[in-house]
Amino acid sequence: MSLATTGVPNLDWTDPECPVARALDLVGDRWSLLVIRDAMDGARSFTEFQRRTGIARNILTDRLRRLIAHGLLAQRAAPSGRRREYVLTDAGRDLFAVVLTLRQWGERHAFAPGEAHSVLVDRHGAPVPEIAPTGADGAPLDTDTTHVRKAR
Amino acid sequence: MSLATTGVPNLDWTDPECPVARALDLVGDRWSLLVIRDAMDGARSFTEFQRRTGIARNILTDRLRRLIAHGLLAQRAAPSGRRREYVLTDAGRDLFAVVLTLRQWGERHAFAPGEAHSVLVDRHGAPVPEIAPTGADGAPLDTDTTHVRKAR
DNA sequence: TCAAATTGGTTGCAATTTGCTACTTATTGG
DNA sequence: CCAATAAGTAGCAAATTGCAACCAATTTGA
Repeated sequence: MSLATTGVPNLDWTDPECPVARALDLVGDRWSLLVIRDAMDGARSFTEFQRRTGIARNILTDRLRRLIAHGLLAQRAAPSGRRREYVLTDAGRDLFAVVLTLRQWGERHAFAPGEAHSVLVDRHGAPVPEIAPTGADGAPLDTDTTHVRKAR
Repeated sequence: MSLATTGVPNLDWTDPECPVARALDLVGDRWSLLVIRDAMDGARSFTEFQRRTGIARNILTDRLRRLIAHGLLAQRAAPSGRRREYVLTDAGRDLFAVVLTLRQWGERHAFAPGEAHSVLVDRHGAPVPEIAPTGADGAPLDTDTTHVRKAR
């Protein structure tokens, strides 16, 4: 894998002109988004990621390197002490909306009614409101009211 | 794989109480979300999914069955003729926000500046605005201003 | 201080998943 | 009726993942 001069990875895209496909080429495997989730939730060390995700250690090694190579994670010196730690880059932090919509979809469709699950809350402890895609005019958008316009 | 009486699949969750992890257990593989993307964009037949995604045929067979088993796709008789077609269920259509945020992240971070890509537009041809997670008070939310509250 | 535990890996091998290339069995369409 | 298309299946090779053991540096605690 190599980086183009633009910072955008230069790999064999599954579907080069589709942003969804490109995003999935970067984080659409079994583990990457869980690593990102845990980084968002404060994980910083190899051991901590391993403990939280349960991922195999050699695969975690690979994923952390991939995420660094793709610019979603970075390694920097830990504030206290000499060891290095993994931190999200701006691009990594920007996956917040993706992880949030996945979470909200999971809450709606992957739990039995009344079944307990963790909740994302803001600084005041209030649950984060559900995201509802809307158009410029404020009307709710969905599959039926939108379509893809091909790149030119 | 079996379905619980609630309609929620009953599998070995990677992390049972995390909605993000559960969502990824359902659609977090290499291909499922691309199949969903194409279904949202009008694909209905096996051949059409195969052509658009480029996925191996045996894997596509498996993914379509998984998505049906998990309640994201359904098969129904095609309006014209005898053949059956694949259509999104409500749960499948509800992945709209997930696919949209993935798309928007991809547009921001997986393309070189100025590089061409497809765009999602509404009925009037206007590009869909970017999603920005906000709290109940309207303040923008991100990784730094939210945290996960464990299930009780 | 010095041994034990922890961190951050690596290595080798087995099991699982994926992809490729046929082959098959309905339907259509002309 | 014949050929093309749709929707898979089957078999096997290649790639990915997981497991368990091993290893070198820190860090910690008695």
